[in-house]
Amino acid sequence: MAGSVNKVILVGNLGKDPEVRRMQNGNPVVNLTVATSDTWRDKGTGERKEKTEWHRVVIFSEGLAKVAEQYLKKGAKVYIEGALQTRKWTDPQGVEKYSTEIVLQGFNSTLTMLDGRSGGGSGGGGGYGGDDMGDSFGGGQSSPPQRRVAAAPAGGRSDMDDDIPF
Amino acid sequence: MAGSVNKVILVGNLGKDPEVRRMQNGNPVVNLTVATSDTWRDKGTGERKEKTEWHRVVIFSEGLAKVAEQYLKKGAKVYIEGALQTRKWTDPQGVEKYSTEIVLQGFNSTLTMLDGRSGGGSGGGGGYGGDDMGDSFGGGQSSPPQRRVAAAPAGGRSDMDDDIPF
Amino acid sequence: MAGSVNKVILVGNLGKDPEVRRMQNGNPVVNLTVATSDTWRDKGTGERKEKTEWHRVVIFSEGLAKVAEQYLKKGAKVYIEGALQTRKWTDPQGVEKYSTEIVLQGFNSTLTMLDGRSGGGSGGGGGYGGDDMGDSFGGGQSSPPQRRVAAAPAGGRSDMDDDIPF
Amino acid sequence: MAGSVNKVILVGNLGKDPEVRRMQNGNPVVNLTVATSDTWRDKGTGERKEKTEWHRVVIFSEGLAKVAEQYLKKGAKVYIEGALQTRKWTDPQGVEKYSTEIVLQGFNSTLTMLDGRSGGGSGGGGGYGGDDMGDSFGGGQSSPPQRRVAAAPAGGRSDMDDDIPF
DNA sequence: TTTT
DNA sequence: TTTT
Repeated sequence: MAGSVNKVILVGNLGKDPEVRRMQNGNPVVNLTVATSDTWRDKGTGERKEKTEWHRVVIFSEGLAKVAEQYLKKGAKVYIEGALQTRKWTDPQGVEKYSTEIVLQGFNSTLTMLDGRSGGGSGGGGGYGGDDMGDSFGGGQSSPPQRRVAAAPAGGRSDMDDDIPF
Repeated sequence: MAGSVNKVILVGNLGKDPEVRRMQNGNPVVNLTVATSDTWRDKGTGERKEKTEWHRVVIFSEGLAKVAEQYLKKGAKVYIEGALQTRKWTDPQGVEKYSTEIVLQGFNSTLTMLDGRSGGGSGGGGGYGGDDMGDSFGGGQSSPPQRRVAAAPAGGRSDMDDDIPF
Repeated sequence: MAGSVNKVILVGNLGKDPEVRRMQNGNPVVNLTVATSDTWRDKGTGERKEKTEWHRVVIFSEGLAKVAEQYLKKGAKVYIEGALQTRKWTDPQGVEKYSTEIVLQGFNSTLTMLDGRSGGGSGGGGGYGGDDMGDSFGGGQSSPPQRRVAAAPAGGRSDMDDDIPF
Repeated sequence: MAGSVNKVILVGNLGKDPEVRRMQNGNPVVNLTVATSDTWRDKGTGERKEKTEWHRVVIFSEGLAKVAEQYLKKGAKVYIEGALQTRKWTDPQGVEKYSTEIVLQGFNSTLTMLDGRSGGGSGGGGGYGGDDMGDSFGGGQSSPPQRRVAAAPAGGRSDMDDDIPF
């Protein structure tokens, strides 16, 4: 449509380490699970409330995917700019499902580290070393509309925590 | 979570007239279906491509809901600022479903008309008359975290067009 | 700085036709003057108030500059995404001045037409014809940090109206 | 103007402690100086480049101003959402000056702490103690268009460093 | 003046 | 200078 904008801006923390898949050419496609949360005080009782929202992020931009794979860990705080995309897929039982993701692909996507931590608890290895970390990386170099590598649900995990709605 | 941001910015057109439900107190809750689209030229064939994305928007902010109910029509171009929210619900067959919506609720939501058209084809009535139209309305007056009126999928329509994924 | 974001989003109308300068290589650099405005009702008197804000926009992204030069006219409504930049310059009297502009340059800039009008009153010619109009154009193709063509104030106009603060 | 948007989003660090002024009623108005920076690698020499941009932020929203006054310190990393505003003022020599600021006022403003540090070096006291820190605070409670407390340049400092363009 |  |  002429003159439209589809933009998502998130500042949140990774709920787990990045999940990396490979395209045929070896380039990474990275899935992130990002938590944001609202806190407020209940008007009636005055008690503090908090509601966490989980976001599924898919990084196709080659440069951003490499950065995510190398430097992000569970717990990392990130600034993300991408676009909403809803995909339809069919589960093993033949039921049609929809999944809405924030896609980082092409020129108007951003991924920025907002802390220097290596994350918490993701086990072996980890940490980053370059003097480049913490910078902002734009997805400018990848050609704008590049299509998905697979129609299958990005992930297909069975180990999901009950609180994460995807 | 400390220091998080959850923001969606859309500029798009309504795919249909607003859907209005009433809360117990008579206040409107409005659902919008908004289309955005990307166009690009295929690198191989050079042909023009277009992909439309449909967004489900739910307006709880009292002021914005009233504006939407009164002035928006199918085809209207809008600027929207809200937050992502994924809800879980169970369909009549007992299957769990997830629906991701852009929620306008509380202080950081915006709805702005970007054209003066009354929309296209929505039949009877329509049009708006106030001298207030075309302005920007913030949701500032409604109290921030107000919970949903119903757990059921906002809508429950059976007349859905195949191209709209919710 | 590690992990910073500098982003401006405007939806407004051009106060005049785009101003085009040429770089040594012939590429256009375009200056736009964009108006946004707030309206509100005075709490005391109840009368309607309006305050217009004028923004100076400078387009270095080659693709966006060409689009602006070709298609934008006085009165056109645009969506703009860029970054804030404050420049220091010295006026003919030797007085140091500062000018803050919204710069469109590199991967995270956007310029989108929000109406199909050719603008009002800019005289000869005008209008656009391609079937490409009204689309969104990203600045992805131009290399991110490209420096200014001149240190002089972008414009150097002497015919300024008193209400425009630059 | 019908249907306009004027929004600035910054993630950056405070260059100094917040500057607090009082309105007649004792409410604080807070000025922040925020740095953002771009880094890139020079295409020719391959060396790393960095350019810092300084932003002047003025907080009128009562709730946000109180938070800023209490919790923010030099060095703190913040997420800020506000609007651009250019003010005209006359310096002691009678020269007209313009100053562009990011104004946080009314419903569509946000200030969020992105780290838990108390900042660096601002001397006495400091630190914050509540369990509320690090949350996001919206400016929703303050009435949208509230005018400036003074026409004088917000600050009026004479100890300005040459690199800060305001 | 910040930050890495 | 725009726009409603």
